Amino acid sequence: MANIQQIAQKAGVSVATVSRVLNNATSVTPQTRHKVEIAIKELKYEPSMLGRNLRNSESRLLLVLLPSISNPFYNEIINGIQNTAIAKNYNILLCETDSKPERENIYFNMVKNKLADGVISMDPTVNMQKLNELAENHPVILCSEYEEGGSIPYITVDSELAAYQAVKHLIKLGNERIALINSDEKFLYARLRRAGYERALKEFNLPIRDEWIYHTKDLEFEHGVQAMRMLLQSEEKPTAVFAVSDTLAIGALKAINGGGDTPNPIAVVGFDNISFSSMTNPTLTTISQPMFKMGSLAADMLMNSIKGDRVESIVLDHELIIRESTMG
Amino acid sequence: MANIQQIAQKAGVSVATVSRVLNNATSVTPQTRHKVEIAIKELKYEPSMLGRNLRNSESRLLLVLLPSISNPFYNEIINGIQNTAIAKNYNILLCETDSKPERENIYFNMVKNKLADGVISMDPTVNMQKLNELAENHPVILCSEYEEGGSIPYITVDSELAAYQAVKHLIKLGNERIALINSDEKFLYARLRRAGYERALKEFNLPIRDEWIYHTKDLEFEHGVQAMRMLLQSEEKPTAVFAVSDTLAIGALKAINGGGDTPNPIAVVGFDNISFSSMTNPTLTTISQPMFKMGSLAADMLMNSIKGDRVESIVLDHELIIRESTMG
DNA sequence: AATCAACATGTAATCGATTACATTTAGTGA
DNA sequence: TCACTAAATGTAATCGATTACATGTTGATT
Repeated sequence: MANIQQIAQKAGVSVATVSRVLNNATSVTPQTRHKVEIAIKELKYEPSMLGRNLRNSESRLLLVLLPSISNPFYNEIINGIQNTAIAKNYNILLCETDSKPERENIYFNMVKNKLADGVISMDPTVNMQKLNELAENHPVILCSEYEEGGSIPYITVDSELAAYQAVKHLIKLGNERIALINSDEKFLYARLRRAGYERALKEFNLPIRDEWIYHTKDLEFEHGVQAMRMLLQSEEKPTAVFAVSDTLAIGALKAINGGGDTPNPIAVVGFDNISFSSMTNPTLTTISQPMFKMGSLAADMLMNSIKGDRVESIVLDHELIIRESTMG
Repeated sequence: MANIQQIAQKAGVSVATVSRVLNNATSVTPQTRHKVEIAIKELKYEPSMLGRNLRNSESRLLLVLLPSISNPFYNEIINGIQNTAIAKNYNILLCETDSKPERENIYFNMVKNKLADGVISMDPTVNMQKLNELAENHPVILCSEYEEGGSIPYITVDSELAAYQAVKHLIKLGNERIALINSDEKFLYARLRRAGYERALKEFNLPIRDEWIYHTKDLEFEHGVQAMRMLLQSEEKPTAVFAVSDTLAIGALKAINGGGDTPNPIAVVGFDNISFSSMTNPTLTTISQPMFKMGSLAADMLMNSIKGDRVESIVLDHELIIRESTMG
């Protein structure tokens, strides 16, 4: 692979001139430019990002940290990030941590080592202490999951309010025994959604029973199935369920359908409005987050932060999407 | 951020010695090593990958190209790749091309520019000419989708045979009017799966009718729904459907259920065995590919190729998973 | 023709590491 | 104590770009 020296030699100019042509910066004669361009074509030259980045201390690469791409929730967010980043000549790299700290470290190092200019973390399992350390010297944005009272800018929705509205919807439909399928409450969103759930129940003087609150290990379908099976075995069966993720809700639907006999069907509300949620039978009532917009704004925030601007956190609006799973 | 010079100065040694400590290479006195390590800790030094990579011409980063992470099919493959890569001290970067050539270019350049050591492409929409060009000078492996008679090593399953078996399964169940929901036949896998479909039909003297072959734009659920709606409008309705992807098959199931009246249910077979396929109602009969293994082997092939070894293409075994969607 | 501005181009330092080769130091035996 | 060897450390070139500064060239003005 040719380097800038060889181009300079071939074109009979200095490396500085070649660099000028590449960055179409200051004055270069059309003739000289032409000579250089010819040389570049003939030698199929491609400038080395390593040399360039080393000198410039920038890579125009953004890291996007996520625990696992298997949750479709991230799809649209990523699209939003990518669209906005590309428009400003940045590129993104998706980094799946699989919730493993070692992997996290590797990606953090990429930033410290100038291989990437900043990070958008969507990983609720991220080691917050390390991320905060990183954020002291490098641009970091939190997307969706965030740290209450922390110093890293974030973009998210109001999980407590959304959960409250979801549960209120179930109450308005006449349900009095409402279960919660939650994930691990070490995650902020899980605590907030539980708080919203409890607020709605309290407001209507409905019982909050531990028996009706199930915590799953992660957000895979199977855990939704398991959770629902457990709930169906409680002494007083719940008549409705709020799950903190569509994936869990879909698992719950499966368990309900699979039960065979459905004397009085159980209403289900999910969270995220993943594309699959309109493919289930029944289709799933859920909370929709403006995912594309969230990603897009997160990218803007990060690029502004890289520029050196101060950025403010943002809370976006959500929406309750009513579908068949709460229509009896 | 400190650099190697500052460490050397602080520790009272030369940069060479610091480098030796970092790479725990040739002889360094325990005392000297200690001094350097102290300095590294005090200044919170992290070596720059840029400097290192520029000099070494390696990044220990692997690129994984995929059209979109929204197809869950890729999940397990990526896990396989990642597991194997990490074991050998390589890291992976997921690159979503969204089937857009501009993005592809960016990622190809990362390889040309030594920002990554090689590529695993799972993108059927990739520009093969460009990829072949890249492969002349850089390690490239194709995973799942490949080029017949091409020179780039690949790992895949026998799509033609799998499709043949899927359709044969439908025939054995007594179906005589079998539709195909295919994606664009510019993709090799689409052509192969169609060939398998036709081989099975011919073998049993069943009609191949254009009316029963639908081509979708992409693999989103919605297109499966659309396809099935069209098929249900044909003069002679098919009694069974083979879809070349689970996502399409799930869409088809949705269209069938959504039709309300199901006089004689339509059997459906998908392809890929994504995790959703056991969550649908009915659960989906499908072809299972050994995805984790495929990813793992692909990573091995790529790392061997980087080492300079010749690598051979691999065809893995698949399996027909029979579930409710073909059980009447 | 001399002067000078404006523009084009070249020279060489620089980014942060690695490493071949040179040099110093320590240790051994006579 | 001296010579010699092996181990430890240092010096400086190198990877491939960018860019401040120096130099050269051109043409206009007087």
